[in-house]
Amino acid sequence: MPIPIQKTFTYSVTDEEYNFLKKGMRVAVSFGKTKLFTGLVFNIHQKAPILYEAKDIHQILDDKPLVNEHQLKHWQWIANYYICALGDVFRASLPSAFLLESETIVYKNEAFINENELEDDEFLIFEALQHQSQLTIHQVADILGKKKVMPIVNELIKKSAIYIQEKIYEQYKPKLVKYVRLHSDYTSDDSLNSLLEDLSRAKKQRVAVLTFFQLSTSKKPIKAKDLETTANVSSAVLKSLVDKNIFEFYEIQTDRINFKGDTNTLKTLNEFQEKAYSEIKETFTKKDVTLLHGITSSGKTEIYTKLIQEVLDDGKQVLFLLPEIALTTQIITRLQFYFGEQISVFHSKYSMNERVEVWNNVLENKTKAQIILGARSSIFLPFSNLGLIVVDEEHETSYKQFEPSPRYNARDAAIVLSKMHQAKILLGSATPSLESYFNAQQNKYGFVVLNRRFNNVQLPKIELIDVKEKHKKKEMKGHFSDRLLKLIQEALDEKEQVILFQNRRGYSPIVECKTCGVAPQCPNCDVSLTFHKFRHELRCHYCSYQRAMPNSCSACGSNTLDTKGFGTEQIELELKELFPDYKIGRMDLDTTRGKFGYQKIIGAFEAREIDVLVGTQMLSKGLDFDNVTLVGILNADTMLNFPDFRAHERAYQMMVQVSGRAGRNKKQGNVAIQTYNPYHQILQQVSTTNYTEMYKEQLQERWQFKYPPYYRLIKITLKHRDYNKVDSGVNWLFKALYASFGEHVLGPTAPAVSRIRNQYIKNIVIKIPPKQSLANTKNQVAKIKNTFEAVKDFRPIRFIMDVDAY
DNA sequence: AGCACGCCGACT
DNA sequence: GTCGGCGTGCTC
Ligand SMILES: [Zn+2]
Ligand SMILES: [Zn+2]
Repeated sequence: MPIPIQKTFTYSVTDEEYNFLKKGMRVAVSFGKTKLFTGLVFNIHQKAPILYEAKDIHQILDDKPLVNEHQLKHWQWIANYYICALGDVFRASLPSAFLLESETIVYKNEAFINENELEDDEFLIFEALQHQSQLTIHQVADILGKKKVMPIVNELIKKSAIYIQEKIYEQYKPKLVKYVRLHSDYTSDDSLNSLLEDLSRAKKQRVAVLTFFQLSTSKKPIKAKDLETTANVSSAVLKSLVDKNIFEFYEIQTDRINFKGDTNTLKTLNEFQEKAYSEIKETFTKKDVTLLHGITSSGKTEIYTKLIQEVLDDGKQVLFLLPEIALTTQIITRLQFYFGEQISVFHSKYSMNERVEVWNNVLENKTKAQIILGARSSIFLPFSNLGLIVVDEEHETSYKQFEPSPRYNARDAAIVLSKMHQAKILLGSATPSLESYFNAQQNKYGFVVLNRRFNNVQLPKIELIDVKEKHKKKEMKGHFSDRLLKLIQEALDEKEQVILFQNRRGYSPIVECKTCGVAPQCPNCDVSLTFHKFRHELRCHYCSYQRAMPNSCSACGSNTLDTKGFGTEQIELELKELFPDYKIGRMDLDTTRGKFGYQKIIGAFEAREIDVLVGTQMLSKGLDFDNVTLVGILNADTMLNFPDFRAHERAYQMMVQVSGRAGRNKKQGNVAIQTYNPYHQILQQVSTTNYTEMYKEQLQERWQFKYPPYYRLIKITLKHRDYNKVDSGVNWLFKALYASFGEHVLGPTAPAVSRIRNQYIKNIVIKIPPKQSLANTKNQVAKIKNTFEAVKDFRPIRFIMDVDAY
């Protein structure tokens, strides 16, 4: 069942159903008192339960399995590894349209006449049913303006005034395209001639018929829409031709997303790519997982495409994973250029219907689903025959899902998936995660390096600018040092483009009182509200709270409320003053609103309509701009001082990735990093792009402070509306865990946002030493969890476990 | 998770 | 007195 319960549920089936059903088919079953749910057949057996009587199933929903055995195995691994219910994985895997749920519908009993038997509320419902043939329970609640309506509904049923039924609605709507063909009466030539004569007076209709014949020469089915536009007639004209039995309409089910265009042969690899390629092939003979460490702009994608082509030629499917934000039109187009319609994209932005179609195409192993280019959740698609998985930007933290359960890491789950298919998996990155690099060094993974940029473009020159010094010498203008301004001017003089990065942290647009410094807070969460300029209101990021922008400060009453814009907005303003003759663009949550907002800015920048683009990290993912020669990082320090054991690793990755945007063409690019701390080891390592040094140093620290990749982490989060409850709960839990794991338990701590949606939050982290068994540790934690939940006071506290919580 | 059931405080 | 809030237990 698609619910967070550990057990499976047993239903009884008839002989006929028994013979028909297969694992992985969906069945509608009654679950609980009334509800119909979508369950998935997990096992078919003949051991009738003794302690209870199994219910019959309601209906079989599929005629062949929707989920295959590889997936069922994979789900079990995820549920077991990430400590969640199989139902959680089930729910996360399937597009929601596949998970039908019933709704209770109320109907009037036509034979009922004793209206005067009814109480006021009962009569209200009965009367509503005179006007509307059916009501949902929700509608009933609305009519009565009450929350508890079931007693009243039940009373009405007892009096035989109404009856109820559980209805399931199909959510997936196939897209049907209307086509036109000639009615069967008119297939002979004679009839056709007389037809045109008949239409001599109906001019438009005649045109429509003639156009139809013209279009028919291509022997392809003719869409009604196409006929209308080509013949320049309205749909009414076609309709009347159908009414006259001259044409007839028919419908064909079509996919919502289809590729149209040509494909091209693969580019030949340069000698360095070729070398890396053959090394990967070589490692694949010994290892199933290989890490490709290829510097930015080294042409990793071409290597991937060559590997993909080979797997396709072998008749196998390919999964190409990318972080959500890197799944841009640019990369999609680039792959479609080679593989055309063999690629399907899978995205969280896809509609439910689109996802269903991709799912079905993968399930049926259709031509158009040979390569799946997808984000995190595409690991759940029903692959039957995977030959290769590519995980690009392997280091990206967005591969980890945090909320809701299952809290899986798609890269790691993909490695397991590849094992199940006996497929190969390639992890690629210019800045590998420490854990993957470590695995490669330990010889667990194959390892291939590509350290030459494509077209032999040099790595950019990276310069650290000491902002403290600049301030002292009064060489700062707002956020800019004179040196950075000079570099910008030089680039602009050469008609080149510039990207400037501003870290997002601490720069969301909030409102603050100038008199007392108080910022309006969310009433449900422990955060300041953010200001949304376009609607002039205040909103909370964590819950859906919103309110109009107040006129005066709620704390001191003065009307000195000041709106602080995005950090990027401030930078943009400064730039407009400093470079009035150039076009300045800005990319942040504010300007990328709307469906095409993002694409519009990127498009304008690509078309060189924008000279300087200011943005957050979102700019650095999955985009190539060939005219950018300067990249500036305005404040490197915020990243370095972040309290997280991975802060330094991430800062390195982010800065190197961002630097990679500079000088993708012939000319060597420049990167300028402004910092208060130019001697920070990470900045030094960034400035020389010295990954190995960063790796060694960070690894040393991880060992010293007992962090991954040496130690594993399990994070436990407790949530409850009552602060004291969480607090005493978390202290109890800490003591219990400490008794088992001693100093390897950290906490308890409150997260940066310690209350969300009126739920107080506390964390505890358990570190698992290299030699300690993960399975045993999980069992011990599970035991402690059981004891915890046996305490009456703690039972209502939400207990969340997150394995590899980083 | 969702839902029914039952207990308890707070309003007409 | 009713209504809604919330803890409790259960789902084949
Ligand atoms: Zn909030
Ligand atoms: Zn104030």
